[in-house]
This record gives sequence, C-alpha cells and structure tokens, in this order.
Amino acid sequence: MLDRKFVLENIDLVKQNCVHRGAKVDLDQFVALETRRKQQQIEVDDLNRRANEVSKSIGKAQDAAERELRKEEGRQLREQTTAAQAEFDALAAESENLLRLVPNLSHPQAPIGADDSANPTLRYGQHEPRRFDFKPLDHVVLGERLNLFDFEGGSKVTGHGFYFLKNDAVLLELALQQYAINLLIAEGFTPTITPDLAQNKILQGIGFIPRGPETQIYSIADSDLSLVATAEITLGGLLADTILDAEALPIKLCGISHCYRTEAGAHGRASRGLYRVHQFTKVEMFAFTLPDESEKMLDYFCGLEGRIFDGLEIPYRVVDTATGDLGGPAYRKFDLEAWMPGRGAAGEYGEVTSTSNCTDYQARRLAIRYRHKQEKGTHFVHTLNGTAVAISRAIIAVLENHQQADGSIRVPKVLQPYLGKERIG
RNA sequence: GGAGAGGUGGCUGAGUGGUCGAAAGCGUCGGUUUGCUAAACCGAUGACCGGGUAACUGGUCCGCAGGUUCGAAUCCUGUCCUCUCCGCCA
Repeated sequence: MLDRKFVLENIDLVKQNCVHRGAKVDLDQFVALETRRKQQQIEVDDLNRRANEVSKSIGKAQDAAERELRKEEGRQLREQTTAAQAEFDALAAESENLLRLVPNLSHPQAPIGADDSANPTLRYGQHEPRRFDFKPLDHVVLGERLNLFDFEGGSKVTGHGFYFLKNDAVLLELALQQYAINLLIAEGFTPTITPDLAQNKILQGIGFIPRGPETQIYSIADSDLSLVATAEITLGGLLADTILDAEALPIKLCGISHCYRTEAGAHGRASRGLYRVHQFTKVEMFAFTLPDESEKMLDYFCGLEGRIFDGLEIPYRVVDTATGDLGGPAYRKFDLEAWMPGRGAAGEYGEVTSTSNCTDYQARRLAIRYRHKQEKGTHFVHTLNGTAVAISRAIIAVLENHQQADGSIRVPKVLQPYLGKERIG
C-alpha cells in the first residue's frame, strides 16, 4: 500500500505508474473519496469535542434540572457523532480499498514493458550451457528411468499437479535445503521453518488475495486461514504490528516452507513434470531494512541467488523484470533463470528464483516500523524477499544439467556431503 | 478437551464510572555536580490520524469487537491470545 498523502500529492506519477504496471485502479474516485473523508473528519472532530465538553459540564452541574437538560443535549450530540463517525468510517474503508489496489511505485531503472518479453538480461552465471555429445533428456524422462518421481501416484492421491518424490529425489530435496540453509546461516541469516498456513490478513498484508476468481491461494474452509504460497508470507508476517529499533536493522531471516499454489489459469502453458506444480518446498530469504539500505540488500540477495546456482554448477541468467510483470508489492525485481537443457527443442531458460524489493509497501500494510533511539516518531521499514532455492525447479535444473550419457546424474560437489554420494543411478 | 488466572505506555505494575493518556518504579534522553566513568540530584519522556511556517493544537487508542451510559481502562456480552493445573496426543 502506498502512502495516502503521497498518492494525493503525486497523483499524475501514480497514474502513470499504474499504466506501466497494467493496473486498473480508479484514482479519480480515490481522490474524490479522500476529499470527502477529510471534510468528514473535521465534522467528526468538531462533534466529538462538543460532546466531550457537554459531558464534562454534567459532572460539575449541581442543579438536577440543569443536569437533565445537559444530559439530553449530550445524548443528541452523541447520536450525531455516531452517525458522522459511521459515515467517516465508510468513506475511509472505501478509499482504503482503492488504495490497496494501487501497485507499488517502480524503480526508475526498471524496464517499462507489458510482460516478461520486455525483461532484459543483466548478467550470466559462472557456468556456460554444456555441450552434450548426446541428446539431453528432460527431467521427467530422467526421473522415470531413475525412479525418482511418481506423478501418477500424486494424481491418484491428490490430483493433477501433485507428485511423490522417491528414492534419491528425496535425498536431493533434503540436500538442496541443507545446502541453501547452511550457506544462508553463514551469511548471518536466522534460519526458520515456518508454518505452512497463515491468516488471511497476513496474506493480504504481503499482497496476496486469498479468495476470489483470480486467487492463486488455497484457502481453508470455515476458517480465516490459507495455505501459504511462499514463506515470504510467514516471514514478513512474523514482524507485523512491530516497532523495531533502527539499530536492530537489517534483520535477515530465511525460512523453509511448503508452498501451495492453485496455478489457476495456468493449464496449457509449459507445465510438464515438476515445473509448475501445486506444492513444492522452498527456502526463502527475507529482510527488513532501513529505507536507504534496501537497494543494496536487493543486490545482495540477487548475488546470493547467483552464488547458490554457481555452486550447483548450473548456468543461468539474471533478468530485470519489466513493470508489467512486477506484481503489486515489488518496486524492483530480479529473476534468475536457470538453463534447462531438456526443456523445449534445444533447451530453454526457466525461472528458478526471484528477488524483490518491496520498499515500504508491505510494511505499511503490516504495520512494521522502526524507530531511532533518540528521535520521536516511527517510520516504515523496507522489506525484501528472495528465493534461495525452490526445490522442485532446482531439481529440474540439477537433473537436466548434470545428466550423463548413461542416464545417471552427477551430483554437484556442494551437494555431495548432504547426499552422501557422487552419482544418482 | 476440562478447570482456574491474566492481557494497561520501552519494561515492571497501580488504577472498579467523570478531575485518567493513565500513579509509582525501572529504562531512555537532557541538564547540574564531578579528573574520566559511576553515583546523586533536577527536568523531560507513548503511538496513530488531522490542522498550523512555528510555538502549538483537535481527535483516536488501556488485547480485539460489540453493548450499557450524557460520560467506560473501570460495568455487561462475545472473541482472540498468554500462563498454571488436569486430560489427550506425535
């Protein structure tokens, strides 16, 4: 959510940003509502003041008749106040609902464009796509041969888009988790395993829409809980309604959670095997920073994501996400796309991680503030999130990039200590 | 799941209908004193929304939501959370 005052004072800028973002919000309506809200506030304040004065005078009145008279006066004022307050509340709620739909501002250097076709590549990883002297297979075929997945079983037990990991794929999942978590611990992150469910108000604070036709979220019937789509939700929610000491910032957390996504409307798109599934495990990074430190933190997160995939010896490129592809909360976003040689006819890059600077957009919705010890007042922190490893997609990249002519998989060095072997199959 | 206790400012903790945004202590900040530090003493010290160039000023907030009342931290109802004991369970 943007700052009310800021939007009113920079309405043209905000409007233009909505166009770049592909967001349709009636900002003129917002301005009109705000004007009325302001007037209503003056009226409510005035009525309140008068009612308070009357109330106080009753305590001092000695004469019983006068007392009754003043009581009646107070009664009437209170009635008016209640009505005026109700109208104010309605206006405020209506304008806030609009405000919540306004996307975050965009970084001045974020490429302007409608979708991911506008994303320029910023850099490549340490490793170049390998030249195969045989036809590389995709992860589904590899997994079938090595007995690593059971998509039919997942489908039978749960439904399309669910799967069982089996045998060495289980070890691989655990190894990837440990590799990422240990790397992040060494970088000073506090590791967590978060709940897989969260309250809808937390989801909304982070910027997700728990229910409705476009939702990507599974919600729990007869409760206000939803399955999380990412640990970003739980890690950000962890400090909701908190005032932090400026000295305590930045706070770097990482968390393992399962991620549940309905992927509504995604049928028919490239979704073979593990690429687009309804449940996967993810190690997520999250940071709370001072406002002037968030850009640096974004680069740091992006660098860590690169280090993790360099370590896995997987080629990748980093792209700068275009405005139309940013999603509501992000001010700037970098995606890391790994080379997947089994994808498409001759291999393709596929998104494996993503990191965003959400500036104060989430902090404002979740009421996460900081305070300097010697200053009055509070400010909103900046929040950032980034994928360390989305296990399902990382498995794709590992299998496809490290496959051997005999159908086995070479385990990258960094995973060997966790997996306990140098080769799968 | 059953029984009990409790949720008040950065913290501890008073406060059972108006004079309470709220005692006191701690902490923090400023000052005085003092080789330095510490101690002592004096003073200041919540957040949010709004108005004002500013000094300042209006309103809201005592877990949350309702209710009673001219008036609620205080009375009533609901709800959430925490703690203790019992039961159950991984």
